[in-house]
Amino acid sequence: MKIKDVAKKAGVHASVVSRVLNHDATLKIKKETRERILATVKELGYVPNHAARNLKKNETKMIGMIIPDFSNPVYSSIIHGAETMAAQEGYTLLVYSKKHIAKNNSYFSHLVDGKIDGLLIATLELDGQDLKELAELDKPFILVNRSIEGFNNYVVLDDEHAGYIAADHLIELGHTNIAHITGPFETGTGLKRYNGFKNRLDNANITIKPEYIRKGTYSLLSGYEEMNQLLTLPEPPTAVFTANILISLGAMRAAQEKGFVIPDDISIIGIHDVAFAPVLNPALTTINMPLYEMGEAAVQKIIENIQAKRPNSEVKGLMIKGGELILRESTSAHKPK
Amino acid sequence: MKIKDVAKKAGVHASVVSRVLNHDATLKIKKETRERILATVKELGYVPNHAARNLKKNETKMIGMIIPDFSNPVYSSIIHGAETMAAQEGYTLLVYSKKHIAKNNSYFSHLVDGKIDGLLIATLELDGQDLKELAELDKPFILVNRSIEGFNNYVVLDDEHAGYIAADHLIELGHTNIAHITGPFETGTGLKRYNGFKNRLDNANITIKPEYIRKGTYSLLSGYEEMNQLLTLPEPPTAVFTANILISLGAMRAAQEKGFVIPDDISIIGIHDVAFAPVLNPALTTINMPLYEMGEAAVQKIIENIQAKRPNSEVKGLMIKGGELILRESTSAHKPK
DNA sequence: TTGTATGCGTTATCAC
DNA sequence: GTGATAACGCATACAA
Repeated sequence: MKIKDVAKKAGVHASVVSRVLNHDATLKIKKETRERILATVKELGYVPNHAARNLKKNETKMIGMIIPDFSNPVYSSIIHGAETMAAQEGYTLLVYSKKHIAKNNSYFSHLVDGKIDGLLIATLELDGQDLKELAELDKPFILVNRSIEGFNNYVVLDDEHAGYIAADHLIELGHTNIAHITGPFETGTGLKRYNGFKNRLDNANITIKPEYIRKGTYSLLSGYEEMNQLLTLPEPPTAVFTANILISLGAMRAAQEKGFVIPDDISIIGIHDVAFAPVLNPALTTINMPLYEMGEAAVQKIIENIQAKRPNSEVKGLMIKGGELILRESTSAHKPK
Repeated sequence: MKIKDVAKKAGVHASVVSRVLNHDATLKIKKETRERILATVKELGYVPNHAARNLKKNETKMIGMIIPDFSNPVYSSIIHGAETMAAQEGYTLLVYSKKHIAKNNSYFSHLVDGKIDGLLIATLELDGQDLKELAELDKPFILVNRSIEGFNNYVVLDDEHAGYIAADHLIELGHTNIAHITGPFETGTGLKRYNGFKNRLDNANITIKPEYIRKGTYSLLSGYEEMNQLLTLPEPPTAVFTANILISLGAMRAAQEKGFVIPDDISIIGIHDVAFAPVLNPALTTINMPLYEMGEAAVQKIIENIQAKRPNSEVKGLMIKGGELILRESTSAHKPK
């Protein structure tokens, strides 16, 4: 089934069919011809061949997206938003995890060989060298949930605000011995959440004990280990802000293994309101972040850049506002002994 | 950067470059010519244009995969296995969720327009009509973790075995009042897990109370609701087999809200050993299933079918053996009152 | 062993 | 308004 078959059946030349399919009503085609062609297309179930169209137009209507790991629930929201927006705009999202890519010769082969029109980078692990290589390709890319010195083509969330309101919640509950298991500071999100946290504590004139700030790695294990460290301190904190959902899970587990009751002995507040947060025991108090919206925005932005042929260096950074407290059971008022 | 540029620089004709890149050493090319060409390719960083190659060869080296939802942790393992195997075989995996597809005209447009060479279907929600439409396309597809009357092109797990050993574990612990929140029976997995469960109970001469069998839908909510039903029975069960991880989470939450202590008051065993199972409170006893291996096998199988041009009707079904008890804290010996 | 010619299916440009 | 034609970049059959 190709365009010639449609043309023959509709009694016109293939190029006419192509025009009807590629241009809107402003193009001068006799109304009845257009209708006959469209009817024939529908009848035969004709769909333009993707490869041929790509070759001719030098665009694929595909957008790539690199994530670290499909099993991280945070990324499912971003992917979902991105996928939905892509579909809405007539694009297809091609998601691959870091692990996959590493097997190929180049991280960016899809971009080089014309498989995709642009790339969303939502992984933390590309180093400066990789990004430099990427920038030299002169193809649109957007950093998602990540910002790096020297690049303004990013979409991020208001992580500083998130850290701020997490700390605010704990302070309002009367806590003063407040700890924070952070994300890695190189990631931007980790540093900004910490800064927001620190700002709120400073505003309340609460001195942050250095031993209460534990640098984590956004992993289950790191949450577990750092929480263990905190709970073996001479004076353990009464509240902990955990910088992402995996840290939260690891931290909860560590506390419970040590016999600490959440929230009676220790309050925990996390970031990212994933689907299972409400069914944890206890249900986790979190800051809900607009991950879905960030996915949508990233796709919207890259499509815009693709279509406007805007060089990456001229793209402006975008911060999606939002983040709100979802109060559940893992935090409660401080009870002085 | 195209093949002609390489050819010119290497002092040969483009067709020679093409041959060097597309055929192995059996093809007669002067050794030094081949080496010079390969060196030039490397030097210039030449990568063949994907669209042009597709158009010519009528294959894309891409495999599509439909999943219901990126947020379901079960699918991350399958995807990961599939993606890894695909990369290893020189293919790219294009994953899209059901939601995305529904926005397009056709469920299978990617298959029709030649974007992908074959399709893995790991979603439950395609009805008979969809599958019939798909079958008529005469393109390779494989049902993953799902079997349907009339189709033998599937890869599944040994779900009956999983149900059997889950029940076995509970029986060995001395339970007799054993309930089961099932998956939907239309899915194959749900029915087979139930059958395995039932077989083991039959073997032990345990009569299954009809009210102990609750039909669920593989969702958090359904686990929650059905568990609530079970716990309000005049004689609640002392052990429950929950048919997937989402049901497990919902069920645990329902039990805890009602003041039941897991496992002292009620034991819970689930299926699928996802990353956070060990950090739940209590840590969930599960049956670990070879999801990753199923993803690998599905890709391997579809590539084989693509390359052998084997019609779907001649493909044989495949069951991946495996499934083992991961003993944690959510199950314990029955304590008679 | 290498070069030449052709066509994959589509769309853009030009002619009518 | 519509038809003819060339070109996108590559791989292959055939010629040399």
